[in-house]
Amino acid sequence: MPSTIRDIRERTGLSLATISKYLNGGNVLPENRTLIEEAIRELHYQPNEIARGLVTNKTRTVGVVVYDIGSLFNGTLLRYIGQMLRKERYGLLICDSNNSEETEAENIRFLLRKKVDGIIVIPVSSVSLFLKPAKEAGVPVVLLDRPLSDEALDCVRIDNRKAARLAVEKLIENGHENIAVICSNEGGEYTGYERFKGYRDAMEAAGLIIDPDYLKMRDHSIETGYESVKELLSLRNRPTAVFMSNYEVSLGAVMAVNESDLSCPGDISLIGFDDLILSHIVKPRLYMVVQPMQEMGEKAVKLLLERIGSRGRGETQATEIILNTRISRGDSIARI
Amino acid sequence: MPSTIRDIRERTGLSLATISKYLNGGNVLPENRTLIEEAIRELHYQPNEIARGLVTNKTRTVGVVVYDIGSLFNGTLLRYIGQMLRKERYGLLICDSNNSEETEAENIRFLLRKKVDGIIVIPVSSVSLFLKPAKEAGVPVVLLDRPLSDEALDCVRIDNRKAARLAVEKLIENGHENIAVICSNEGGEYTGYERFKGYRDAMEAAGLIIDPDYLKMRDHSIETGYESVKELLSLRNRPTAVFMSNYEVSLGAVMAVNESDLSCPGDISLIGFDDLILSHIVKPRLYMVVQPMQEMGEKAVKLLLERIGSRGRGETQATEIILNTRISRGDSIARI
DNA sequence: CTGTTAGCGCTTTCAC
DNA sequence: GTGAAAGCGCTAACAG
Repeated sequence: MPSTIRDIRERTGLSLATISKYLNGGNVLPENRTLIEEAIRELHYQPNEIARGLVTNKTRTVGVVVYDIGSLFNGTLLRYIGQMLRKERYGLLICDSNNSEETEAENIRFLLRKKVDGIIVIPVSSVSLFLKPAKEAGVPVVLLDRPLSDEALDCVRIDNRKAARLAVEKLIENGHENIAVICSNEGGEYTGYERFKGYRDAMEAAGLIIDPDYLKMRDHSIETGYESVKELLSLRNRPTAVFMSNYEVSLGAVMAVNESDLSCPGDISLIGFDDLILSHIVKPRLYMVVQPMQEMGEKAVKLLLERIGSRGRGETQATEIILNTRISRGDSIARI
Repeated sequence: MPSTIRDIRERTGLSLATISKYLNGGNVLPENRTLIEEAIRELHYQPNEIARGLVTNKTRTVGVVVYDIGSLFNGTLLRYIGQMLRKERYGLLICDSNNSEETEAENIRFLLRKKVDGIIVIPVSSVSLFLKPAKEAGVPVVLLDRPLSDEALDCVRIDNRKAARLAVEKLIENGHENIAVICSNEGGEYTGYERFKGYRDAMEAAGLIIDPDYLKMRDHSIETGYESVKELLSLRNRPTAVFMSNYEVSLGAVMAVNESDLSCPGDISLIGFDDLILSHIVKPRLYMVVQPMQEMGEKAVKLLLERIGSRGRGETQATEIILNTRISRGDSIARI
C-alpha cells in the first residue's frame, strides 16, 4: 500500500533516476527538487530500505550482540552505542545472546542475513569460531569489553589485569592481607582470568600468600557472587576483604553479605567492579572499579564505522583500544 | 561474494522455482532434495533475507521500542520478549527511545522502513500520534506496560490503580497514616497518574487525609526519587512511610535514604515498585509490588503474533490484557 | 542535469 | 513436481 518511487514519477513526470538521485542527495534542478519534495509529502513517501539494501548491499545499520540484555552493564553500553550511532545516522539492531554461545552464533548469522554493515559484540564465547561467518562475508566486527583468547581482533576494552591489581592494592593499602577474589573463568574466559592475574600480581608484589580457599573461580553470574560469599563467610579463617571482579558477581556478593549477620566494612571489606547504580544504592557505599562506559561505547562505534568505511581496502591490522579505569571511593573498606 | 540461489541452480541443474520451493518447505522429489541440501552445504548458502523481504513484504522480524535500554525494567522485559520470539523463530530489532518522544517517533519510522512485521512498544509518549505511521502502513502494534491516554490500543499491562492501592493498603495495615507518594505524571503520563489514583483510593477508603507536602509528582527518573525523598525527610512533619510508584523512583529514593541519617524501617517505612534486583541487594529487604515480567513479555509477543497472523482480515477490537501483581515481602515496613 | 535500461536475489504465477 | 518468466522497489551505469 505504501507509495513508491513510481508514484512520484507519475506525480512529477520526472524519471526514476532523477528521483533516486534526489533521494540520495544528488544535484537536482531547484524546480524539480520542490516538485519531488511536494510529491513526497503528499504521498507520505518513505523509501523502502529493503529494496535499497538489495541493490546497494548496504543497510546503514549496525548490529550489536550482547551477552545479556538483562544486565545493566550491557544496557548501559547499549545506551551509549545507540546514542553515537544515532548521531552518525546509523540504525541499530540489538541481539541478546542470553549467555548462550549457541544463541550468540545464531545472532551473528541473523545479523548477516539482515545485511548489517558491521557488528559490535560483547561476547559470551571466548574463541573466535562464532565470528567465522562474519569474516567470510567480509563484515567488520568490533569486540567490546571482552577480547577473545585465540585471536587478536579489533577490540575496545580496559586493561583488566591492571584494573584488578589496582583494586586489590587498595585493599592492601588499608592493611588487608586475607583477601579473597571472586571471578569468572568459565570455559577459559579471558577477561575473568586476566582479572585474577591482576589480583595475584598485587598479592605477590605485597608478599602475601593466597589461601586456596579464598579463590572463587566460577561463572559470570549473580549466583556465583552470592554463593561464593556465603562460603567465604563461613570459613573458620574467613577473609577480611573480598574483591568482586565483575558486576554480576558484585550484585550477588552484596546480597549474601546483607543476608548474613556480618556487617561491611566492620566484619568484611568489599571492592567491586563496574560503577553502575549498585554502588549508589547499597549502604555502605561500595568501592568500585569504574570502567568508562560511555567512552567504551563511543570508541567501539567509531572504530567500527572506520572499518566499514574502509571495507575492502586490504587487511588492516587489528586495533586494540585500551581505556583507563579509576576507582570510585566508598565506605566499604575498613582500615586494619 | 556470498552464494545465491543461482549458484545452487548451476550445481544441481534444477530451476530457481524448485529451489525456492524447497527453501520454503514445499514438496520436492527426495533425490532433488538431497541434491539441493548438498549444494547448500558446500556453498555455505544462506538465503538473502533482504531479497526475500522485498518480494514477500514480510521479514519475520519484530521491532521493539523501549523507553530506555539502560533501565533494568526494560532490559528484563526485553529478555523475555527475545526468548519468546526466538522460540517462534522470529527475529528481533530493538530500538532505544532514550526517554525522548522525538526519538521514539523516529524509531517507529525506522522500524517501518526496515519492514518489520509488527512492533511492541514500551512508550515514552502518552498519546498515540507517534504510532500513526504504523497504523497507515497497516503494521500491528502492541503496547507493553503503558497504555496511551487518548486511544485504546492492544496492550499488555497490569491494573496500575489496583496495584498501587494494594501497596498503600499494606502500609495502612501496619498503622501508617502519614504516607507520601512519589510518582510520575510528566506530560499527563497515564500510568503514573493511575498509580496516584490507587494511592488516593487507599487513603480515602481508610479515611486518611493527604498532606499536599506528601505528594511528589514529577518525572519518571532516579533523580525524582532521590530529590523527593530528600525533601520528604526534611519536612518538619515528615511522613512515616513512602510509596515509590515505579522502579527508577525506587532506586533514587533508596539512595536518598541511605545518604540520610535516618534508618529504614525505624524512621521511615518504604514500599516500592517492580521487583528487580533492587529489593535483593538493599538492606533491609524492600517490600515491592511485583509485576509478572515474564508473563508480560510473553503475552505481548503472543498477542502481536496473533495480529500479524490475521493482518488484513478486518479491524479487530483492541485487546487489553491485564495481569495480576503481587507484593513481595520485605523488612522495610515498621509496625506502628 | 535527466532519462533509459539493466539488474540486486528472491518468490510466484502459470503452463507443462 | 518442475521450469520459464515476471516483478518486488530501488540504484547505477550509460547516454543524451
